[in-house]
Amino acid sequence: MKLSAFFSGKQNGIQYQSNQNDDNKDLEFQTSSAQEGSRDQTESCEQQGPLLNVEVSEDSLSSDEHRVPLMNVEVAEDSLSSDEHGVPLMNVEVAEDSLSSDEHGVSTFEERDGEDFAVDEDDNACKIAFSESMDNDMDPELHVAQSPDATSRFSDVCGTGSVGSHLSIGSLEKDTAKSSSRSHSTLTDPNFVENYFKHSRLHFIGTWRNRYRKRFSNLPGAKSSKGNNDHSGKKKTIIHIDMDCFFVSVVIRNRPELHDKPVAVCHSDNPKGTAEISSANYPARNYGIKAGMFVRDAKARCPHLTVVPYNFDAYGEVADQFYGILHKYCTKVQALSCDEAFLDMTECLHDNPEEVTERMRNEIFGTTKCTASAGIAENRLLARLATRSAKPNGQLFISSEKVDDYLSTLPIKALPGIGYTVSDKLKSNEVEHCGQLRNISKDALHKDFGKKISNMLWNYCRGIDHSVVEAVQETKSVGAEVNWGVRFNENKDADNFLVNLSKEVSLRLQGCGLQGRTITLKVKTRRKGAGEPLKFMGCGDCETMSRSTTMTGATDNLVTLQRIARQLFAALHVDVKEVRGVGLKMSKLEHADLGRGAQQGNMLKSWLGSSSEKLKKQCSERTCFLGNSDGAGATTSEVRNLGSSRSSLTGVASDLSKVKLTSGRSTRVHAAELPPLSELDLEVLKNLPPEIISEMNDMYKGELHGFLCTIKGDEGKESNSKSRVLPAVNQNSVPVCNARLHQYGERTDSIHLEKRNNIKGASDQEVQTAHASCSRANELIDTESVTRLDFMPNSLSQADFTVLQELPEDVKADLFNVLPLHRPIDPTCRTSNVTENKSLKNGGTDDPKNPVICVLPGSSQKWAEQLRVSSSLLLNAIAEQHANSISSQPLSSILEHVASLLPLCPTPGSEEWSDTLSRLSVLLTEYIHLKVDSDIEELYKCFLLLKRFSSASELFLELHNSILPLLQYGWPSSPYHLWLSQT
DNA sequence: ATCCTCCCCTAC
DNA sequence: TAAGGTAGGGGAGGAT
Repeated sequence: MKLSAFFSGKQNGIQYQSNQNDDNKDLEFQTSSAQEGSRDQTESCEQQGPLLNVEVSEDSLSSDEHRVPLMNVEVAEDSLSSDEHGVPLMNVEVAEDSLSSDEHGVSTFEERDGEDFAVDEDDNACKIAFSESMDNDMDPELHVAQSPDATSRFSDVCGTGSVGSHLSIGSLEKDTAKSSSRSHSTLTDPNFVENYFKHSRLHFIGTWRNRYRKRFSNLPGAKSSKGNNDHSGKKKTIIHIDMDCFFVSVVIRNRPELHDKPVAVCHSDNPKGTAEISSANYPARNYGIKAGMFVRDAKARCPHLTVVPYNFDAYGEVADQFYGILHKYCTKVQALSCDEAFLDMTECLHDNPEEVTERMRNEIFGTTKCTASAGIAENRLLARLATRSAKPNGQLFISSEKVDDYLSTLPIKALPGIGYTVSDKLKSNEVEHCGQLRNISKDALHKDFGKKISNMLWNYCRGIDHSVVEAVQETKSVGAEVNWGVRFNENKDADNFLVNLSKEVSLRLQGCGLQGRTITLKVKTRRKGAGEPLKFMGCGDCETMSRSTTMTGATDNLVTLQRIARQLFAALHVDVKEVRGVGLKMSKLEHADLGRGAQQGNMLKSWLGSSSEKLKKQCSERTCFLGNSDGAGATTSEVRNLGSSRSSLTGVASDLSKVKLTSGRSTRVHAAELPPLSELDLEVLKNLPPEIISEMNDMYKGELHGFLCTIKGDEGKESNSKSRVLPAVNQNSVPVCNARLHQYGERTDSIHLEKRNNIKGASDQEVQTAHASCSRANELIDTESVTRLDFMPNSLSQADFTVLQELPEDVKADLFNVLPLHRPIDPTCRTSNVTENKSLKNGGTDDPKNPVICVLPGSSQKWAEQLRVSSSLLLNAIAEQHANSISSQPLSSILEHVASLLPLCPTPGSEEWSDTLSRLSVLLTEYIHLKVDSDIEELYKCFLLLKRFSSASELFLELHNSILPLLQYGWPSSPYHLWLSQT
């Protein structure tokens, strides 16, 4: 992701164009020398700095599409030096073969797709210029995360471990061929989804706008105009410009000998001919060949049709050149697709619009070697219609006076927005031309087509269009859909497919920085009675159905998407064997920085920002913050909602969660809306999780922290024994207990939620027992069929310390009791038994790094002796035990045996009591100092034992309470702090 | 009246 | 064999 940001940033640089070939050359050179060792590229490699190396190799990892460009450079070079046909250098052998076959004028297309484009010996007319498909100046940025798709490719390439294979061109090609041969359906290719999108023309078309959006959104004029209608009344000049048969023109742009021959673009030239023609040039169209036609039908009409494969890289490159030119002439450019745009010239026109258009078209042809047609008129509708009439390679200006004439004979179907359904419906009423449509009243149209469509019909047939040229439009939905090659035998096939589709959608969302609240699953099933589709692996005649769910909070989370996709699929109750297509779409989108905040520490802001008017009102009335008797309740409810907003289907009950979150979602909280610090409910404040406190602290410009410290100080005076501390203000704290919890996706939040509520309860000394807490967690976990043990961390090193810190002491103690405590946290901080022995024996006094307070100086033996001779029975017994035990035991081991000695504890208030207490206190203090830098876990063991004993002995309760503050914030390197920094 | 879901239609 | 996607918009009908 960072790399993609880097590349997309660089792309705007002027340098880029001139450097790219060099970069590619380097890449290619490196590849060749690494693999073949036959070409001396030392010089080139030396020139390449280390940074460039990394960049280049990462670049090549980033996308499968790079496999093709990798070879392009060499192709280009060869083309320059040898013949005009260029040779695809898949590997050395192929290159040689190609060279020889090229001499015979035989196509090289088949080299890539094998028999697909094999040339019939008797049909030389069908030769294909494979080199053309490869021949372009590679634009790395086009492939590197310019689109969400590229991002997805990136992650997948990394994930599937094909990272290193870019070194081998030969093996890459084999890979491609292999994957190509088995990627016909979801049943045979585990990576079907990814492979599919890589090859889909419609996917390319469909995602192009996104790519453009990212690339040109920063240009002047990119800001969208307000409102969709133009009320200014000023007469505009709109140009619609459209490249001619783009997919064909680009592929054959360096093949002038093909320009006057029928050519079509298609995936396969296989004799079976059920591949679909995507685009045909004008000579081909003269034979009646159209987009969407099967190759065999096209061949039937035109046996000498040349079929060329797609070259998506080239399309991207030419589209960039195209838009680069458009932006030179006009700042208001609305991209309709890779080859078609509207220009609002009203503001930037200084010359005759027709002359400007002519210049523009000439420049486009000069640069791209592809022709473009254009229409000029006073609105978008007429400009678009004009282009249609001007094609190919022409332009037409429709002046206001000519509009009526032009429209009267225009077929209805030609109007944009009128498809087969509407035009057929009109046709059945004997309305075929715009002139006839004008005779139909608005009311009659309204009855048949509804309000909006009838209005559009009524306006369009009169040449009226008030819509404006909008440079960048807001994305309203993000989705992925596959309706080809989808075949399932078992439920798990469908499940696997849903997982991959979810992955795709999640990555696309992330690529756009968006999150969605509504998830819609669309499923196509074979219509009853429909046989196998004519089209190979097509979906055929299908029924389509969809189910959607709307969550309270937006997400781009993969786990969530998968879970909901599965639920929606199950809700459709389809026979998986009948499924022919699946689509997953996210809508009700929000910008991720708003929603993601909830995950990354902006929960409060995110939640407040997503408030409805009602919630906002509540906040402004300060019920969120103020301490009336309902205040705490309201806060609990809001915290609950906070959790539920990300827990989607867990269905946490809450009044607020039912509030419709439709308007004003992006409203931010301003300082002016914040209540003064003095009005905050301390009880509520104290019980908020650290991440919320941290965020509030930001909102209060850091004043909250100080405020809390003051309060904490005051409370400390009131009661030293109060074990709970105020939440640490920690910007980076993440509210997750352990990594495993992540697996349960949004349930994690629910667990948090419960946890927070527990804290709240505990603060009132109405302590919920550890058992209660665990059983609550258990309830939630059980719903996912996970045992309690599964969700326990193995050691405290896996726990989020900020969470740990907030747990009530008894819950904490219980947690510690079930942890496998003897496991080291970290090899670097864990001391060996040897170290411990040494420390215990000499009391650590000889360690210069541990300037300990030695009330009881000397070796551990001396220390034990002091206990032995004390007047405390308990201490005597402890000393006795120590003497009997193996001398290498750490203090925690010694303390463990104290459990059986508890009856020896002195009576509170007695002299023996205070003596015992002070000696133990000093001992522990010293021990803490000794161990704090080397073995925190040992200290914790001791602390837990104290805690455990404190329930049975007042002595140990007192001891525990006096030691705890030392542990918590006694000095900067206290166990808490250290632990925090380590975890 | 307004919103939501589940479609369908359309352009590229 | 072949890669029938994507996204916006709107209507019907039901819920509120």
